[in-house]
Amino acid sequence: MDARRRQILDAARRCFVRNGFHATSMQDLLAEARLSAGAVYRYFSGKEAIIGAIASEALAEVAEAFAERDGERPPGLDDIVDLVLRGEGPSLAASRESAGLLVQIWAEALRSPSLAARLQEVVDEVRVLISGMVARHQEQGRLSSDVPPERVADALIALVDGFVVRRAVYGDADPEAFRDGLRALMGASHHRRT
Amino acid sequence: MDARRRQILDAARRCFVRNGFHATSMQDLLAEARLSAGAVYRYFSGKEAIIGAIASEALAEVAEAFAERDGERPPGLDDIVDLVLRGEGPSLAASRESAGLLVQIWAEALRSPSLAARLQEVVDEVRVLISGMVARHQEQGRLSSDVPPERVADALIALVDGFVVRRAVYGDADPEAFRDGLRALMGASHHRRT
DNA sequence: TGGCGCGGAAGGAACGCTCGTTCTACGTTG
DNA sequence: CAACGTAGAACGAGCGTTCCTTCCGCGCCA
Repeated sequence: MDARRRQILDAARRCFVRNGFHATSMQDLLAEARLSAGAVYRYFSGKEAIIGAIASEALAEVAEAFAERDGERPPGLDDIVDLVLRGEGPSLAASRESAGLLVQIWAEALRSPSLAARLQEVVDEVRVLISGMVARHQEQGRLSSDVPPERVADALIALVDGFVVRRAVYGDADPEAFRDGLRALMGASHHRRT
Repeated sequence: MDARRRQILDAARRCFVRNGFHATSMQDLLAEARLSAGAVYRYFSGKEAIIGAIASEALAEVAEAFAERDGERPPGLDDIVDLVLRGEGPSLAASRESAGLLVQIWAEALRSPSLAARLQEVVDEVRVLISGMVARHQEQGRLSSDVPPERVADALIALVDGFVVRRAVYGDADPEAFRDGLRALMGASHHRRT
């Protein structure tokens, strides 16, 4: 039953968001899923597998959020950030929960090579997409061309990651205000859009 | 004996950097410190206390790294980032270890109100300092003044945080390359300094 | 001065508990 | 009735912590 798997993963996600990967016990998870140990272990080989599945799903969401914006030509580079952040629905780092999950995944990746690899994969993918956007801006002369687009992409990714941190850790973060600051930073003369 | 306390904290830091807060057991820590349980529990009330002490130290380093740059007038706003990142010695996020520790602190702050409070404190402090730098730039007309300096500061902090994530998680990150990307992003016409 | 005894610091075995996991018996369904 | 998926008790391991013991250095008194 695929629904059972989903039920377990949903419960796991709630637990992990609430308490972190290592601080949630299997029994917390079982209680949240309203399932017994036997039931859960039929679908997952263990805790590690569940963590892996949750992380994989979250990273897939991230990759998807970026991918579905590919090809769009944002009016300004500063819009790239909320282009992604604004993804409709509960996607990516739109919610504080997802942002928190992402932070936990980063921390977990520090000690799990397999997770680190998966993370690297997603980042590389995103980097290519963003670099493409940057390159297109450079062709249009909106951006100096004497810097490889990848470097600019890295700065943009750092911006997004930094925003994720803010969302997750320092409480809510207003994308609108953030973009204002960003826009000023970029020395753009255009003012905030109404 | 203060040296004992240091010995324990140093060992704990090494362990936490290697395995994360929750994945290092007390016995790992005891072995690393070459001390017995009785000895350690004389200086700390428990694991939580040790985590708290380590986190506090790390955050103090961050605050200090920003504070000691206060009053400086960086040539460009893009320099603010590596102004901090470059702190001489093994400070702040200069090392990958410190960056990793910071990521773990973020993750931990998601479930520890006291740590979150301490974090908030440090961030607020930093925000004030950066806002001051930004305001000075605005006064000089190097930056449009129609955005509150705090918002620009938030963007800069996100940048730094994003760089920390990159350092810690995605492997090494070259501050030089990062600043190039940033400079291009900011639409500045000045090219990389030799 | 020499021996004794005291106090604080460290050692490490042991504790109770909770962890992740396994296993067997039961209920349900086709 | 056979087959499957679930429940939940049970298990060993390992956790964080406690506590009793040992060790060591210094001062006190005969």
